[in-house]
Amino acid sequence: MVHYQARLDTTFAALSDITRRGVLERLGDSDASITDLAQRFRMTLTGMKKHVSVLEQAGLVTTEKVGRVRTCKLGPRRLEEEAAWIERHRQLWSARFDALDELVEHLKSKEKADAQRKRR
Amino acid sequence: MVHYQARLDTTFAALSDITRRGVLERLGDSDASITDLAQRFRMTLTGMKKHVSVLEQAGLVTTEKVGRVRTCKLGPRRLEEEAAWIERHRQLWSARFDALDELVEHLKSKEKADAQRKRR
DNA sequence: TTGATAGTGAACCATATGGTTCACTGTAGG
DNA sequence: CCTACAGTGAACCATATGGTTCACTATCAA
Repeated sequence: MVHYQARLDTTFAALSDITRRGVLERLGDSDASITDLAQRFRMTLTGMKKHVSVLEQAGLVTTEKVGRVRTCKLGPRRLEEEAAWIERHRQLWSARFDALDELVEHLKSKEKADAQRKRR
Repeated sequence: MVHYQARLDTTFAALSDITRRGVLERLGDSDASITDLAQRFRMTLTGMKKHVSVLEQAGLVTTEKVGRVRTCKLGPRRLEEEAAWIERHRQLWSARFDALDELVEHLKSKEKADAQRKRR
């Protein structure tokens, strides 16, 4: 819990790259080697290795090397905290929006009252 | 829809900074000027202005300058697409997990059957 | 008019990011 | 043993990021 904010930092940063999001989607389908991923995303082995490392650091992927090949699979983290943060933001947003709505309603009815007063 | 991926890029990047997440939370409470935010997060006006620009670029904040002061408020975007992406990932993750579960169950029952066969 | 206040933009700085090439290690297969 | 293959790490490069200072503009208030 202590590292909650740092964790959000690294996870959101990990998700901010289209290639890494693609890798996650690919691994949602089946496990894959670095070579598989590098080919799929038209990138050098070294480049893909870096992306995988970032995802691994964020806990979104785990890897295991047997023989020559390192197999990557979805990691232990399920983006719970990220989903929670976003959900909370949506709540706050709605609350603000509702408050604005109320204000508009209030102004409308006030306007109407003013108009009626003027009419008399 | 065309810019869906680019949008995810910029939004997740915007969310990957603790100061910017803080600003969003702060604005969920009430609107604020650049000066307010800069003080709250112990930063120069220029520095805070940059963060606000990033958030504005991502559609998470809107600003309006009247007189000297620029007022910032929560923007039109509610992280719908980000929430959807994350939710989808969680689904895929669960599907993979369930598949693994089934495999384990399968192996377990096979093992049991083998044991019984051996016992005879 | 004059001074303080709010923000802006350019320039600068250190560090991070996303990618490459190249040289290397370790393993697999004949 | 020999060759090919999978990955790794260091070095390098261009660009982006997160922050600052400084000089400037525009506005508010006395």
